[in-house]
Amino acid sequence: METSVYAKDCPSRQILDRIGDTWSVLVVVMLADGAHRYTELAKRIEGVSPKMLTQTLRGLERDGLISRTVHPVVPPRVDYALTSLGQSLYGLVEGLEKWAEAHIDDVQAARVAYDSGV
Amino acid sequence: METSVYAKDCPSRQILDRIGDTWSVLVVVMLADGAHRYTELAKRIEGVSPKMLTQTLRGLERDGLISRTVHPVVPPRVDYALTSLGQSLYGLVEGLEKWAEAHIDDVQAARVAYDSGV
DNA sequence: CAGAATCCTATATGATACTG
DNA sequence: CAGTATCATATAGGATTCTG
Repeated sequence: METSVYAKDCPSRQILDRIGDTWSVLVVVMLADGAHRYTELAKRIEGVSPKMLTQTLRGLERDGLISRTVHPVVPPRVDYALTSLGQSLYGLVEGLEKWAEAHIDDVQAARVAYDSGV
Repeated sequence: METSVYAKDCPSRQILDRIGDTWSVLVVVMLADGAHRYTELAKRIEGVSPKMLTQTLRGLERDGLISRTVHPVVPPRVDYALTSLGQSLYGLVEGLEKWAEAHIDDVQAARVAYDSGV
């Protein structure tokens, strides 16, 4: 075990796992511009099932990345928003997007070359 | 589809998927300090099966992130190394590690609070 | 040594229907 | 509206064996 990243429970791995989770990142991006309700998220994040959305929101909430505010009204209204920690994570996601946009052409070209060569 | 990140095939998603992949990141980290042979990787990356290691290496190679050099000797010798694109990606991984180390305490505290509150 | 082939299981995810 | 419960499945991943 030379560097910490090899342990399953190291900090990097835990963050990596969350970043690698499709729905988590999408939710964070969605909430970057302000709070949203459950149904708004469900509608705007295409293809997500209620089950996965709830599971994702719970995970993000547990990690302190988003807040969940229940308004005691009928019908129910629940707002989700990024915490300051979540906003900090969003900064990381933005970095990822920048890298992706800057290098996706290289990756795509490499794939074409690889696929034609094999 | 408001932002590109919602598409399955957008640049960010593709990079995210690779970053989120356990073994890919570990291989990149392993190769950050220089080239390594297949068996070295297999030994030092704990718990990886030949199947997953090969699959991971092929994926990284296809994306132009690592190079694969076969030495025509007996017994076979194959070296893997980061390409310049791969080194660039490693920069991103380092950024992730820094964020993780800086904020893991907050995340952990949030988890404890959440678990005790529920 | 480097990896391919095979078999098998666990987990993640999806679809759907229901409820306070 | 904001979920929960249930069922079904796909597929990622692991263990193992074999070979150029």
